[in-house]
Amino acid sequence: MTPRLPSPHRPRALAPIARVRGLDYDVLDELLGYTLRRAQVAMFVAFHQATRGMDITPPRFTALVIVGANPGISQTVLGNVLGIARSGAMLLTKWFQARGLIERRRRPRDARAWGLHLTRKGERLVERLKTDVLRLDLRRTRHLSARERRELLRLLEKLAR
Amino acid sequence: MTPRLPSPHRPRALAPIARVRGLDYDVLDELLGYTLRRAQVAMFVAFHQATRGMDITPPRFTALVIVGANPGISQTVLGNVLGIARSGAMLLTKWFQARGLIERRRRPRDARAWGLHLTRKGERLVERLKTDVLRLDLRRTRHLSARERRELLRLLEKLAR
DNA sequence: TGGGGATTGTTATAGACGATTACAATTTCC
DNA sequence: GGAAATTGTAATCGTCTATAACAATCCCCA
Repeated sequence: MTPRLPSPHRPRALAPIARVRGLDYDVLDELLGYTLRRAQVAMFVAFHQATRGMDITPPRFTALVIVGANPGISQTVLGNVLGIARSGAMLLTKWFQARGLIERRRRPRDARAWGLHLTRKGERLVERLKTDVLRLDLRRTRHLSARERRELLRLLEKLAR
Repeated sequence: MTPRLPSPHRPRALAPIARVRGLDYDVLDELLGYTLRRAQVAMFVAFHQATRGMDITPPRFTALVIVGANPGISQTVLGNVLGIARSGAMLLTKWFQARGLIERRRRPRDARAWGLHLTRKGERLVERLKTDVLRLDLRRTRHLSARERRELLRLLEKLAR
């Protein structure tokens, strides 16, 4: 294997989108879209640090938590929670199954749908992930007071409705 | 051209991610990530309605606004504002140029970088987009009071920093 | 002042992700 | 009982972004 030459360019760091000083952002500061995007990227960076090396993305984390809290859930409902099509939920489920984190069981009431369940290994992982992600989430928002944090969640929820 | 058969399945509607009733969301309600995502999807839906048929995505909108407010900006800086790599900013710029919305001018000070400028057509488009997007943005957040909206922007900005 | 290192734009390539379409098995509802 | 809807699955496509490599140009300092 030939050793790869070091890149002459610094790789783009996985970092929040910085505000460029001296730049005119015009109407973007009045709109929620751009700020929302920046906040999301910032949270993603924190998330990535919390799950480093575990190959867990936000949708994967969400899926594990949802299946853990709702054993027997179907792929279609999982897709709804994630906001993706059934085919995507299927791929996601297959990914977990291949890693022994989720198992599919036939349901007596409806032979079309699978019932999704965490394996023992999946349970252990999701427990660890929950504490890690919560810790980083809080750390990322440490500049917000408890009341501000609650208020932010409330307003976002109102917006998403 | 053979007419396409109607799909037996309803296409997934471009709609906000609904909360599934009776489902346990566990720790997701305490974390900012999932709610942030849902809010962003909701805003994207509004954005899509505002720009229907114009083939404008959020990053494209941001790019047009930024170039309009900062004539002569380079592709690299534009990429930083959008949080994408230089190669992506280049593709984006090329897309606009092909449609006669942005033009690149050589800069006397630095012959490496282009200076980006809106064309007359680009200026007209961005003016129209700004009013349309602002209107939909306000309409999407009509359940928030003016103070709540300001507070949300402030908190998001604090988070993204 | 000359040259090495950094920056900018560009191209090519690859990977991640999700949508769409189509199909089979099954269930639901007149 | 049979049409219509639902569920999972597979194949395919398009979009977006990163990475890597290269040429042209600029910067800086030895």
